[in-house]
Amino acid sequence: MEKVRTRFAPSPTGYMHIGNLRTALYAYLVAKKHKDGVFVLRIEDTDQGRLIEGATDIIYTTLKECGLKHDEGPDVGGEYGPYIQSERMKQGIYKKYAMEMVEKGKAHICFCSEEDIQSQKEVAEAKGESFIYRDPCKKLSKEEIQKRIDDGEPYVIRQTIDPNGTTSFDDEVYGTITVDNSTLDEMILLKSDGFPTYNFANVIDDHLMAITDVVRGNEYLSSTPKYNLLYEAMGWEKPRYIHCPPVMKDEHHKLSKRNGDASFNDLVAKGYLPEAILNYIALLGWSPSEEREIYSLSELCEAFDVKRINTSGAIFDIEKLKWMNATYLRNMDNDKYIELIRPYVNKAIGDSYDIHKVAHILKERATTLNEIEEMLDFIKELKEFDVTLYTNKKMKTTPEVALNSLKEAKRVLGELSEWNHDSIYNCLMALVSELGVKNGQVLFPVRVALSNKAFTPGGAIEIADILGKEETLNRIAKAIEDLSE
RNA sequence: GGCCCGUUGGUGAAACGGUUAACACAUCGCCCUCUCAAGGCGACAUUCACGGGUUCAAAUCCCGUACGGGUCACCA
Repeated sequence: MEKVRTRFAPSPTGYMHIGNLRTALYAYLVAKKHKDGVFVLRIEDTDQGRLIEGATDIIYTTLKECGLKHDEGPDVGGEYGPYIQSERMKQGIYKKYAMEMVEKGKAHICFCSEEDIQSQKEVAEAKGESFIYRDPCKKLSKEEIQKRIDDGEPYVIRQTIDPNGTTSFDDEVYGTITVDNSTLDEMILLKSDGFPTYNFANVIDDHLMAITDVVRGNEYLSSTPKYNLLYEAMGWEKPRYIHCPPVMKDEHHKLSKRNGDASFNDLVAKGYLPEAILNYIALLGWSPSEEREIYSLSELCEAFDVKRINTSGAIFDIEKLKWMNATYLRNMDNDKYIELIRPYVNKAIGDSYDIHKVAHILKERATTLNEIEEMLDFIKELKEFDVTLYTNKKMKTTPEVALNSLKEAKRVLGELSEWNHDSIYNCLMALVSELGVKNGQVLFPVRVALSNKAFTPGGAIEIADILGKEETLNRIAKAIEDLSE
């Protein structure tokens, strides 16, 4: 069987958004499902006006962070280079093929101005008619064309389509799609600045780079017949098409970088793990055949199947991503987890506390890395006293009960010589049975006294252990004082 | 407007003519429990946009309607 080659072909115009990244992921998976599959990165910078400085670097770093390693690309080379379209243009690749198309009668030189066509279109639309541009330049004689070119008149090269007949193609996801050639408009292949359009460059490069499977968003579904006409004109073999449904922000809108929604970088900045993000978006528009949701990238390669890609758009649900991120965090190897949270912990409380103990109370609870700072804030500095916190119906505690428990706790803890989780536990549980009350009657007030928060990661014993004996006793004393007033 | 595509619970979705319409997130209960989480258990679509048809049998096949999205750029 032929070697599968896919490509991710972004245009460097800004951040990488989630829909884009998912397309990259699917392209990667299609290739890497096969042991010798090749994933290519090609930069489509044919729109010189929209280029954004540094955008290419964002593409490199995003792919790298996600583990979507490309086998060929501008930065890693490969035998089908160059991999940047502006560089390919300098080699005259597109012009050459465009002229070949003209010679074959499948394209023609066009001198029409953009404004002219636009105004004709507006007139047609005002009349409620559908607009298919009928290019008068098709009738120009060779001599006249040559003369106008020699005169320096700007021109484009436009695809020539015979309006008779139909064109159809098989999409791996959407099935067979057939359209009437009369509905196809003759797209520009080469712009007046000499750059190819996406439409043209894409076809040329996919062929030249021996791409076997074209993975892209379904917004290209309706132009694919035109691309196939190009392949046919050149006598090239067509690739398999894998069009993906869109990733939506809500029922009506695609996810977009505008409005600041969900770009990969944003999510990482908000404390989401690249692995979790990737795993989650794999499930937006695709579902595995088994009942499972957590997949590493290599497991995805194995499980992925183009036939199970959906045809309808999927709404991006941050709640589910949160859940997935939390489960990645929880399932993480302890040492790795500690290294991951260390900067966040240090930022919140410095590095003077035992990070293993802190990690322990955090691991089951934090859903994103960014929550850590707020979760730990009480450790560094005791929050403001609030008497209402001591009243808890379920624990059957009141400020009075709490005051008594805290006095007793202060006494027994003060006598503790060894200060660790077990000793604190034994000490307080002994007090509980001595007083003949439920655990919560003692432990709940102590936890509140140590934090002045309604909710904390970890319980009284764990917090006391982290804070150390002196600080624990000081906080309890402070609480007794506050409660006494 | 023409053409193309889509439509299963709040969300992601399974099902490939015959199931009580999976599963996961969210939500809501209960249990566990020193709070919150985590974990355990349970509830949550008499129904698959709607209307016809085919069939002994339809969420699944066909046709139509509605609604939604895409496309019709010298943007990709």
